[in-house]
Amino acid sequence: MPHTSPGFRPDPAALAAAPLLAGLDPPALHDVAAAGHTTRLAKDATLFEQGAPATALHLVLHGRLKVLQTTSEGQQTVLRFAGPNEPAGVLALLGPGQAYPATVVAVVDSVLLSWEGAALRGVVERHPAIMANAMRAMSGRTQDVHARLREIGTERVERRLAMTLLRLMRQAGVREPDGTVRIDFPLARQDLAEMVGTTLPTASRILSAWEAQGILAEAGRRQVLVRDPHALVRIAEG
Amino acid sequence: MPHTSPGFRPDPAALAAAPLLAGLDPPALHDVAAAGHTTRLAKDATLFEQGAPATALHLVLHGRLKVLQTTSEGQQTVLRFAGPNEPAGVLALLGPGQAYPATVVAVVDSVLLSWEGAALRGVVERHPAIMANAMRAMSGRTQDVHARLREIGTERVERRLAMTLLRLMRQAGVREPDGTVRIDFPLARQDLAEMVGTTLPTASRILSAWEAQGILAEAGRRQVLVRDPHALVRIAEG
DNA sequence: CGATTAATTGAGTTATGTCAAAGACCGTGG
DNA sequence: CCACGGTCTTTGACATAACTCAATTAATCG
Repeated sequence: MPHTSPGFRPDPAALAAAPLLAGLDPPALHDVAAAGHTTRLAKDATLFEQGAPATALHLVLHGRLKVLQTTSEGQQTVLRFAGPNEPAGVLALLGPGQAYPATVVAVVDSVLLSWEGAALRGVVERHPAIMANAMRAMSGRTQDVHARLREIGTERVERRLAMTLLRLMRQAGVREPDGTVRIDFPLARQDLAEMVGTTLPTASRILSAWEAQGILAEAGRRQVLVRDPHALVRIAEG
Repeated sequence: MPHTSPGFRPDPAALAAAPLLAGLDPPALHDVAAAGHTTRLAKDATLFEQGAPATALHLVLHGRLKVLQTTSEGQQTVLRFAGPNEPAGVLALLGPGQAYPATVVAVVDSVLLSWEGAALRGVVERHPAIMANAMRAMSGRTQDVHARLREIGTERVERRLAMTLLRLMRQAGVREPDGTVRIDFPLARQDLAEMVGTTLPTASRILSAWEAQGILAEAGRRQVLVRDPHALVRIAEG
């Protein structure tokens, strides 16, 4: 249940950090910010559902979104997580008639900047760089997925899990006072298993072993704390 | 070793069938055709290598290209095949400084229409619809890869192989006089194995079993002949 | 503190990978 | 035209990573 707050105005200057809006000058950013509206999304709330018409483009300001696909039999795959300054729903840029290929839910309370309908079309028209930026984002994502496709087909679970953790650290790692690195959003074993293309028990076993070896630290549920990143690199590289 | 033949002029009208050039009127197609040059690529010749700077955009006129990724240890993954009216190297649209994320080789003698450098930039500038079309192509590809990622993580080899064959039939299937459907380019067991994320022996075993059951017909090497597509559908759907 | 959801762990099974050798096909050159 | 050599493909035997099913323990929230 997304909730729109017309009162909230994001800081246009902060938007400059978003790759989607790269190359826009301050007045342009101001225009873009004014054309959008803020969406507040509570933890576990769904932004849009796979198969629904792609009407809105979103930019994460705060929080974290989970992008996933579901099969007809209910099996899920986590495609990626999107954090601050990352877009969701770029497909909407291609105009109406497109269907969202994935479901997006918030894993923590999140705030987004959203554009839809005429406002969206106006923004892209006035600032065509956005289209190229979106394409760049998509291209990067495609490459990422290609890499994962290769991994999943050629590497075993342990290695893939190490690579996935390293990627998540780069994307959302924060240094704790004691030197460990925390992945700063709730990440269940099940999520990790789905990202890696394995089952929960297998993922859990490997992570337990790593805790025993001191590579990971005990954290609560849905939490991951990496104590020895270098060990993960060694595992990832075989 | 691509070979350019400035003498050859493709038929602008035929280009209308390419999704990359959708929405362009005849004069525009003429302009686009004139700006490009024809590239002839012999079987097994490489169009461009993974990691090389993305300088050219290509459109397949005749033939078939194989798009693949190679790991540092030499393991390969076949990402897709591109046939007539499909583009290769769309990344070049994003301007110089990009590196091709995959290697592209011809699996049969092929003819491409290619744009590079200033000509490429001019064409996109004069016909901005191409950029949106390229994005659409990329979006479709991303969805395809996402679907494969889900399959490879959740389905077993037999099912994945059936789905892959069905996809290839849709993409490059031709009806033979005897009613079977031939995938109309050389496709080694090894290629199939790489597309499916398995090993050659496993793929070979499954295909042999299908031949024994009459689902496939004996074809020469690097050839696939489907006798009973419906059986594949049944396997794919479990 | 009880109820609920997440995580761990065990035991048994099997799909799939690995290693290896033999067989079939095809283009090439004598 | 046939024989040769290099690919590609098939097939076997074996090892094992990973899945499945299932029960237990641990965390978190109301």
